[in-house]
Amino acid sequence: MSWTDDRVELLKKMWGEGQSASQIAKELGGVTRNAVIGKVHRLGLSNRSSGGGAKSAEAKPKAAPKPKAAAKPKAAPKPKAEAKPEPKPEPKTEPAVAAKPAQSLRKAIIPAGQPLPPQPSANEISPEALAKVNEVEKSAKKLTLMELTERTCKWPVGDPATDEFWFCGLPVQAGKPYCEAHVGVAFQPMSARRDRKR
DNA sequence: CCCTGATTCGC
DNA sequence: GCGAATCAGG
Repeated sequence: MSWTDDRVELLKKMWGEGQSASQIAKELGGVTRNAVIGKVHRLGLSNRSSGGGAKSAEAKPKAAPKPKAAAKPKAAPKPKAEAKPEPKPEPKTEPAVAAKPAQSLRKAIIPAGQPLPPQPSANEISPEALAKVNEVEKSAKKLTLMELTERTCKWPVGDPATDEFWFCGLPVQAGKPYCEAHVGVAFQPMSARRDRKR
């Protein structure tokens, strides 16, 4: 496949929309995400931020050459001095209430005797995020506590005192404890991103 | 492990 | 110009 004008256009469009390279590649077909990224760079639109301000120039010493043609010794000096005494704290707790529908959210249920925490005025989770969560819960893997791994979403669903309780279990993304959808409601950015900078 | 983009360099 | 291999990071 070659980069026809057509395909380049689509590439630009999708990249501009913030689509990931892999998704673009998938859409285009016949190319890998590497090809897409390579093209993006060649087109000079690697950086999605506009050139308004000076970008924090990163020092790229990259002193390590890559002699692949010559040889591939792969010395791999791995000290591996890592003994991580991880107490493994249990997953965060609080978020369960956030998963409720927006309506319930509005007037959060206050357990008797529990003082109402300072009502955060900005306590609105984007409806989109909530919808996302609802969808996700339908396809959740419904894992039990023991089935949770390092890369399964640890978002609790349901009441632990019931048999209607499970963990989301969907694949997490980046080191986070939750899947994409649940990350969205777990912690609020602080203000919904309303502006589409472009 | 999954994913992301960034860079290099033989072709 | 192209993109696989690799790097670097979440």
